Amino acid sequence: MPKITLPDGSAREYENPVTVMEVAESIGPGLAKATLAGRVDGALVDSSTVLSADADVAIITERDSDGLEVIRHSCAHLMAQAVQRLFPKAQVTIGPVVEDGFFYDFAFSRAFTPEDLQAIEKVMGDIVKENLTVERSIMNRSDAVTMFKEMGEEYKVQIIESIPGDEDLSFYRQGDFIDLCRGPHVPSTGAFKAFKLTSVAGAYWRGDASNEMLQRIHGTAWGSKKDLKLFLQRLEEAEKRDHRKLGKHLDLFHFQEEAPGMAFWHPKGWSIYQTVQRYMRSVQDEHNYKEINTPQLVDYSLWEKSGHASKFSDEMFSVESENRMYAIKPMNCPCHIQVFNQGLKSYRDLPLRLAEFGSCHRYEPSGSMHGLMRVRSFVQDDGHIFCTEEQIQAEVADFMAMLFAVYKDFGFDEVILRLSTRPEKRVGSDEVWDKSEQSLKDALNATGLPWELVPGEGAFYGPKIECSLKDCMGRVQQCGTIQVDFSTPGRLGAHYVAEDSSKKEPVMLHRAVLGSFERFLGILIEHYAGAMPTWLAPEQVVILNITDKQGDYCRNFEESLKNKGFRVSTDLRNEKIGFKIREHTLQKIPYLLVVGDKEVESETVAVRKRGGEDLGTMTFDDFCALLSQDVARFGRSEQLDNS
RNA sequence: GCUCGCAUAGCUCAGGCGGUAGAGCACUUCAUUGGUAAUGAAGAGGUCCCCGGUUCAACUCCGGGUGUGAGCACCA
Repeated sequence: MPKITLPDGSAREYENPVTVMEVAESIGPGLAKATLAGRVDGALVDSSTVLSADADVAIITERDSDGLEVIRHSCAHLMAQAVQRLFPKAQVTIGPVVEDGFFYDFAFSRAFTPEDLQAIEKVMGDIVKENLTVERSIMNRSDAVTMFKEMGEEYKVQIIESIPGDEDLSFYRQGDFIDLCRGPHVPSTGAFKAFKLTSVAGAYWRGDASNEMLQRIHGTAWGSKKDLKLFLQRLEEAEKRDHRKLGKHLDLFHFQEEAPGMAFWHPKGWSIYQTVQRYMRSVQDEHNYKEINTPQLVDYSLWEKSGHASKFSDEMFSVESENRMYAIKPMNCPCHIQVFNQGLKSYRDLPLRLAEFGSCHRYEPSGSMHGLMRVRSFVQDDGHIFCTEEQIQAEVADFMAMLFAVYKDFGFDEVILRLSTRPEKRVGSDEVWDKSEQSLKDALNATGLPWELVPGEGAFYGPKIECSLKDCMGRVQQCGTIQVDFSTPGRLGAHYVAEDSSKKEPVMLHRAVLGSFERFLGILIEHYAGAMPTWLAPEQVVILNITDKQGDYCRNFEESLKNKGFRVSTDLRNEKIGFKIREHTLQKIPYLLVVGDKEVESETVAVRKRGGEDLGTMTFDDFCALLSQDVARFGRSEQLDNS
């Protein structure tokens, strides 16, 4: 006589053990039809699960995020079944759920083509129509291994052999297809309403580059056709915002074959870059950083001492000159320690905050480069804080406060914090790592914000906090970081005289707010879809004349705005006003000023905002006030309009 | 670095079972002096990514390279 308690608190009693599906049926046929799975006492289960004791039960449908996961996971099975119907020799491997969809990796003699994807999608549709029941079963390991061996599924055998423990395994069968899986799954293949295969590409077996490459097919699945459509529109929107496309269209930068992974910045792109840099300089000044500059080429021995050469020599550019080997600096920290080492430092000098817009070069693997997001030549907003152990937490706190304020000014309100701890390959004793990790945990807790622990992802010299922001498409972008380093200063001979006149090694905090200017600009371009807020816009105002008669007036107006420090230009071409408006709108200029005889007469300009909003006519002073106000609010979202 | 795809005018892209190419926009010139997202006409513009091979003939087919895209791997 199980008593089933539903999420709304109501309870139902049943004479005999019931399945989750039967509970749904007893509530209503509509719900039963929509049932994908159930949640019993907190655990996600199949709708066929039998309930013989009292339980808290929730019926999972496509409206639950769990329901969507079930759909996607089951859709991966659906796809695998379709692939094996079309290509019986393809072996299945793994097929997990990922953000917005799923994938499944297959071992096959050739790569799948886009035509194959279409065919697979069609067969998937057939299987949905067949509405095959999805059945769970349990099998012991040796039977499972025997079965997969008979089926020629060598990868599944490997997977089973690598699962620890010796308990029985669960399997899901739909028609002639069976897969090892924890589940839960949809009740039948008729449950799918909206799915699409999106791409195919290679992927290493078990994510290991020394293994063979499998064929990974990505797909997406949703609870309704409408959701699928919205998702596809989101993909389209992201494509429109692609910084590589906008960089060309807005004439911001380019790449060319002779310098792979190194941007050529054009006047407009460089203007944005410089505005961001000036801004960061002023913020760092406020936080008492001292800006420095260090050499591009440094003798290889320094990188050997710092420990970078042994780990990254393959990714460093090097230059031989006068029988000496130099590395083009891949990072700035060893150079900053050289600056610290000049002159005897006292504990009174700490914390010493050194900052550099440091140009770095790294030989990134060819396949990893991606527009401005991953380049071989970049400039970090780098900084190193030399301090005592006791000062770490306050320094980290100050850094976090600075970072939050900066991100807000750029229009990013949500920051995601993660703590990466000791990796396998590392320098320094466990005691030092314990200390470093604890100080970062303390600093994170002090922010009052949630944070996530990522074991094993720290740098080889110390743990790090990674700060990611969420852009307007909801994409998470890792930018800022602060890393504790108890090792490198000692390796490079840094020390200071402590209060008791003993010689001590300083702790070094590596930190960056933006990460690299290149990447951050890429993120900004995509976040704003190229329509930069006025303070960042390379051209803030363009003045347009109606006829040649207003040319001088426009030029004078331009000159006066330039004298106030604004970035202004005129477009006095012999073109119709509509044509000029269109062109500059496509170039995403924040303000267009139209000048005809009326405006000359009244000594005003007609102000049109980027979004098409007509602000009417204004005098020079009024327009200056408006523009100053707009520039002063940066990109802060609470005041950002949608123009 | 790996798998697969792509590389044609400044840009976005067509095209040809092997006989050296085209559109729109942009550009130049001329006409037009117009009020808030495209005025009209004419003109100019290409080593069809690079190096080999096959062929009477290669932008096209084959091989290699470079760059690039998606994904994987890597990321101090």
